[in-house]
Amino acid sequence: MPSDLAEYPRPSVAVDVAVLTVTDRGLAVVTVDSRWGDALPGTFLHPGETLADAAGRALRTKAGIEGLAFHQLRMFDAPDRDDRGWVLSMAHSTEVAASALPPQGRTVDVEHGRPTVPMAFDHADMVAAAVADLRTRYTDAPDPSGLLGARFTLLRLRRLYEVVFDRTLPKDTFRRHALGAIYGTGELTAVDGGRPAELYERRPGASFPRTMAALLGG
Amino acid sequence: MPSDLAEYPRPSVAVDVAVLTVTDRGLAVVTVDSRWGDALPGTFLHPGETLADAAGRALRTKAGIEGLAFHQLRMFDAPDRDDRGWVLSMAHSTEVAASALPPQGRTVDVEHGRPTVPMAFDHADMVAAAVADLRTRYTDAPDPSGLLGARFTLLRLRRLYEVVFDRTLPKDTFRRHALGAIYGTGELTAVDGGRPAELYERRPGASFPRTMAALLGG
DNA sequence: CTAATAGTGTCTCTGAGACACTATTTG
DNA sequence: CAAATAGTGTCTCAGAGACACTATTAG
Repeated sequence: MPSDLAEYPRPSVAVDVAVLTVTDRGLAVVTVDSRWGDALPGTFLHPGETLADAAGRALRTKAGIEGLAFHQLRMFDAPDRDDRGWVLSMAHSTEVAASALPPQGRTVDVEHGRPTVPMAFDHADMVAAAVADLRTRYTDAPDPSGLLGARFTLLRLRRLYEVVFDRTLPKDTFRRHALGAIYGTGELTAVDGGRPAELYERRPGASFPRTMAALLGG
Repeated sequence: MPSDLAEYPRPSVAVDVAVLTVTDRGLAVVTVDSRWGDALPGTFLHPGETLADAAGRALRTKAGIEGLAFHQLRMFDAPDRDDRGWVLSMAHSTEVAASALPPQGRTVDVEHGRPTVPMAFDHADMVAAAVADLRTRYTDAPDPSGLLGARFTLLRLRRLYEVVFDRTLPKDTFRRHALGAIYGTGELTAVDGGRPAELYERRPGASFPRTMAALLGG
């Protein structure tokens, strides 16, 4: 615990937010254009502001995204990470359905946990941390961030998990594991070449059985 | 991503470290005396220093602890958390065997995930975060931080897990789950009123089977 | 009818957890 | 011997995963 408010030079403190989404090509991350190339939306911390406030402001003003919940990943603090000076940056992440993003926004594909193009500063490492964090949270509960929106078929849920965990999953076993944490609405999808599928919703507060981790992980 | 090195007033950035240990009474956390009562060892970030460097320096100078590995928990950033001004603090945590601590050091007991006495600033919340993090990491591998030292009996390992997860564990099932991640040395303990127990060591890089999570969690 | 996709009945076999037994020490 | 603790053989039963079947649509 610091014993005196020291008079040392202080670092600038910034925030950056990795917003992951799923396109027809797989995982992707929202980026903005910058002098350093593709970058995560970010900003400097304003006086009296919390990191969460700053991150929300960055999403709103840089990426046109409003009302998303996100969380801290970790602080990126290499002294030379920003050539403009001493800048610490707290990386945040979240996920959102592609349909909820502003239509003209730019995204960069993510493969094997990393962005497919070079990114500004250490933002590629932030994306990698966001994907690792995504996997951890998606192991515990069905699409907790709502990448699929409120209602989805079991096929869409399974395809999402196959993209996130980069492996194929058996349809019947996956289904039986998932059914404890979601419930059928009785409503059916419009068909496309086969029996219509039921639409499911997340059971509030529900989580997967512990055994789902084994299915997903190995 | 910040587009200009802004000329806003900057916060002070501090680090605090929760060092958890196990005493005969259970979980405890290393504290130092301060103007605000019991506090975690902490310090302000020096120019050009990384957070990890600062945290190591705090442990060394405030608590007399050297050479410990630790990791970030999260940034505590409430604007009014420190009455001296705008101070962000990155909480870190680690665990260490009580025998490896300086003998005259002070510790505070932890019960149900919280310190049993009031602490400075939001340090009690940091301790709670450290305990939650401890549980997550101890679910994956046998005593990864070496709270028990290099060699231990299965009884000591099980007692540790009973303290950390606050529940009793069946000796035979726990044993069979653990044996994949540790190996017997052939050496035996000195006895105290019964058959001597074998001493075990961690298998490097080993982790518990996924099913250990079910045993520990519920 | 066939093709395509959704959903389920059922079998097998692993292995978790429980119980009770054996093993090795002290006194 | 009894008491105490360490370690294990074994039984049962849940349930994971696999397979193949049925169900419901389009054409």
